[in-house]
Amino acid sequence: MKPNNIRIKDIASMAGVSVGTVDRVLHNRGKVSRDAARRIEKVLNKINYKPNLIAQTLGKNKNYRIVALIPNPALDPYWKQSFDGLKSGEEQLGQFGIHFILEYKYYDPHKKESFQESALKIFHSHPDGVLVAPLFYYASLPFFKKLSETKIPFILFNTHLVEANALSFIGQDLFKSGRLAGELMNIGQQPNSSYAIVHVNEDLSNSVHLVEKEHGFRDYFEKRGDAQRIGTFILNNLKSSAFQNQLESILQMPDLSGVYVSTSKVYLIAQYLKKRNPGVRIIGYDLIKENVSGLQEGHIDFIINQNPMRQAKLGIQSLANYLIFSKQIPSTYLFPLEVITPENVTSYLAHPGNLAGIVV
Amino acid sequence: MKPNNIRIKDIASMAGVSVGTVDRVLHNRGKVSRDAARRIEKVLNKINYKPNLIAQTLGKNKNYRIVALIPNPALDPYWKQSFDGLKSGEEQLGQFGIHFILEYKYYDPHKKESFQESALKIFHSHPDGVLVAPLFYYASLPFFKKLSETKIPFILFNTHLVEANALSFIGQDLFKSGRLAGELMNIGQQPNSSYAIVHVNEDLSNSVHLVEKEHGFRDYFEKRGDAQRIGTFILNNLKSSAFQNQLESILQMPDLSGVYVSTSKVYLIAQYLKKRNPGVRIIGYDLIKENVSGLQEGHIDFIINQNPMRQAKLGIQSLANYLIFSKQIPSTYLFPLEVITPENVTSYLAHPGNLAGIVV
DNA sequence: CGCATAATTGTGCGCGCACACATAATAATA
DNA sequence: TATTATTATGTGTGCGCGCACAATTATGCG
Repeated sequence: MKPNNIRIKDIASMAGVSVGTVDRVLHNRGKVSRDAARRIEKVLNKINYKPNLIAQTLGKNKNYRIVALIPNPALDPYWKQSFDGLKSGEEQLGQFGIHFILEYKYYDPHKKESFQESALKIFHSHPDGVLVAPLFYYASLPFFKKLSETKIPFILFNTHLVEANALSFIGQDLFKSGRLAGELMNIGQQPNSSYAIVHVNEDLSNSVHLVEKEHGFRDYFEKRGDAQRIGTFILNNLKSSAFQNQLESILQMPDLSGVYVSTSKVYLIAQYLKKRNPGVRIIGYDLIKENVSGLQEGHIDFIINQNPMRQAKLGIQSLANYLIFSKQIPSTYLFPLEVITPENVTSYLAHPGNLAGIVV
Repeated sequence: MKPNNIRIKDIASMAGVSVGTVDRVLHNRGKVSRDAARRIEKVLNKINYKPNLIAQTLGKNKNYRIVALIPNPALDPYWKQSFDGLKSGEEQLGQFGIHFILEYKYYDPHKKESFQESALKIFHSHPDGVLVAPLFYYASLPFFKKLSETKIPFILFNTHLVEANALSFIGQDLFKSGRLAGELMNIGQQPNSSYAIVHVNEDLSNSVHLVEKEHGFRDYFEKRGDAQRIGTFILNNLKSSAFQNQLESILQMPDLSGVYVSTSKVYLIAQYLKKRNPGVRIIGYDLIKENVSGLQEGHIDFIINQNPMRQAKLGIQSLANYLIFSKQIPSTYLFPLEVITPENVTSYLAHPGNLAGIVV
């Protein structure tokens, strides 16, 4: 009838001790005789006790200070979504009476110095936990080393730095993401097609994550043994007159049948390319407003959604699970590679990433 | 610093009354003087009080008896996933100390009498809430009418019966699902292609949901003005020798370039069709084990995932929100139309539909 | 054996809320 | 005005847990 309303009190009476003693065993705070410990263990093995999470939090009125470090959301709608996810998670925890005080720190995604500067400040403020979306590789490792040494728990999202040794990584497998793009690009195409990989406004040497996508994309075609030609382009100076020339040089590729843009910046070039050559299939990332329009107006064929909002929200939830409920959390949490097309895009908009546990 | 730790106690002191009076106003139980009520309202308008959900549940040790009515999970892996979702939701609530006692009732998806019989039993047992995946239309309306009259709250998932007037519907827009299938079918195909819609082992007159998918699929091509030919096939008697003949008759369609199967039963015919004609694109539904293999082995090109597990879980969560937290819940909750391909299928398996709020 | 000290065990309080119940203030009636 | 009704308001308790502290029992040592 009632599956798990076995309380500490019940365990205590079963073992013939008081609740205090059971409590001491559960949290192994010591100060328990071998005899009592043994009796309690025996009961525990039999009944699979699960503490009432609700009651567990009630008493704690400790304030946890968490700092989130992400690229400035004002500079990029993608990071705005991450920010919204953090906000939403914070709010949800508040509803549960969990005093998670989130502080936000931003950095310029093109300046590693700005990352390092913010990181240092965060470290010196001794937070209870840290949430980071790291874009730089070597520039950020010292920060994570410091956090590890000070035993400040931190979770990474969006970009995986294996060496960082984080509590958890939340994001996608970017190599597979590239392969998926390859597959979507290949559907129903002629065997002699050629494709362009485009990185918009990025310094590749700093952006491991984009390189991984590119490898995945190329891997897909290599493994199939087809002999498609694939070219890589790096676009910069978006405002300059040279920008259009760069686009034209892409279109110059013989038998060009598709363009794969490695970030959410796909909207910047989709319309132009599609107008100049309607047969070119365009694939990019993320459901930011501009790309939604791109899909609906036919400039973009596929979007692979990274769901930054839910990534961020899960990040803060995980931190709460770890700090407050002392739950074990998975070392990596890989999100599904969501394929968005003109026909299913609205179904993703109606359903924001913020579903949730009990509340919503 | 601390955003919402305004407690009832605080409101009371602000309004110069006792907590009891505030409580009476919050739950409008009456027995409050106009004067006190006015003062309290004034405070409430100013401070945006949000009750601590944790504390709210703690005291309640009422047991809610919920009955779920779904097709027999032993007969179909799809419904097994729904069942698992219910289980998972039940467990999660248990963790929070919420005494949701879930009872399961099953019916044979091909016999409306079995649905009606179970439904009647449920009604007479006077549960506190009901969760239903209704496959039949007219056969089930009387049940929902009765529930409405007795004010027993019920939530539908999987199939939408608008007239049922449920508390909430959780599922997908099936017409759009059909359109999405059309789009996936159409990518990179020749203009003179023809397609087959296949309903496996279903009585169409009883299955509104499949008809909707078919309409959506046809609508996609009609709206584009292309002149593809589309044929509808209904397959029965899976075990008979006639079955193969039925498949052959599909393959006879001139210029056949794709087969759209309206349910998870796609795995039953994918391999045969693909072997006989590798150029035929196969699209079906749901990530059951057989279809995952189908994708990975190349017999199936696309799966549209309905995520029955998460639908079911959200169903029971919603019921809890409504009954326990007296939250308003949306009248329809439409799930995204997830596109699964051979390349992204593993990313969906690694990430079971059971993410969650705080815990898990 | 008596007393100090350590080791173990038990008890009490508070977290924020809902609800039952006790008390106080007001109105109605004799 | 005294005495009930009636209405309004305040107080107390428990939900399950964690933690501080009190009480008890065992051990050491002169």
